[in-house]
Amino acid sequence: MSDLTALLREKGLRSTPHRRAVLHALAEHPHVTAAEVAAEVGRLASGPGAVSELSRQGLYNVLEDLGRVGLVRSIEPAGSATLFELQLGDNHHHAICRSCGAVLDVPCSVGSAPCLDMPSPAGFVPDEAEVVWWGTCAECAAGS
Amino acid sequence: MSDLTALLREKGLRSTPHRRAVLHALAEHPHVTAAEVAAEVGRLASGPGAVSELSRQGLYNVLEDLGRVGLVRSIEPAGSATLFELQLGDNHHHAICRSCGAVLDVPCSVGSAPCLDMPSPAGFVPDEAEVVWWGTCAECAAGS
DNA sequence: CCTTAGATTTGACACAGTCAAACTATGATC
DNA sequence: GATCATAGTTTGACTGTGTCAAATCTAAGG
Repeated sequence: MSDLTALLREKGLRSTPHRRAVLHALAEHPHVTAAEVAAEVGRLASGPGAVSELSRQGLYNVLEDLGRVGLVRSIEPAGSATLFELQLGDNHHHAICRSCGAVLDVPCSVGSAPCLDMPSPAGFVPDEAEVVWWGTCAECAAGS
Repeated sequence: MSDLTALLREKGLRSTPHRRAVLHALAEHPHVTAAEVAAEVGRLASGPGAVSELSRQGLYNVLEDLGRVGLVRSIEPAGSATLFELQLGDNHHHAICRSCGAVLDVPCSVGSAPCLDMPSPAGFVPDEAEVVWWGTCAECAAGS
């Protein structure tokens, strides 16, 4: 039984070729759109893994299932489609380049959510603080 | 010349009934979608202000123009359409209720962007730190 | 008043995601 | 190993949100 199969069953999900392919694709390409995951799964279809293509609905179901059990996380940066990445147990934020769209992980120094104290408004109970830094990545800063 | 007219011309934009109506609508209803702005502008059409309805494209143009000159700000919370609000010169963040979707303003204690220091990744130059607190608002916490 | 750059409308279109219902495969049980 | 119920997947239509391009209209300076 492969590692991925064990991981899935541990979370109460059946191990299917498509789920394993999606996890594999996200391990190699973090911060990708659903369409890009589909393309990657499609490429795996040609390889030795022998995965048939996954329908659009099937892809969204897989991503939602994996998200529900905590294996996958999604972010929705302004101006782009939802991006998916593996949830590796750490709490991290993101930095996004306004020029090329690159998404970088930024480790959270605090560790557990909500990592940022919230001033006012009284009565609101935060369970997560989501932080996105917008700016220019090293490559784009050098190239300009 | 009304205040809104003065404000628009100060920013280099012509003062049109639709632009004034959009500013007026956002002043009364912060954090609304484009569709809600359109509905509100439509309501003003019946009142004494005598504004004709605004086409969808026209609305997006107005919102973009107002955004470009700094009168309007938009946020795109995960799971909802773009929300618009007046840009009042302050730097604030948002708290969003997972239960009812309410959006609350959270004043930024630092004031000027980027208000949050960024640990690593070296080379990335941030110009803005966007923070969203997710949780439960006072009403929903009380009602549960 | 006239003019014209700037503002708005119109209608077609694209993308990202959702819904419902039919169909298929996993893996527990015999 | 074969059977079967349930979990997973496909199909196809559909919706919401936003964009493009080209024609038309209007605010406001001269």
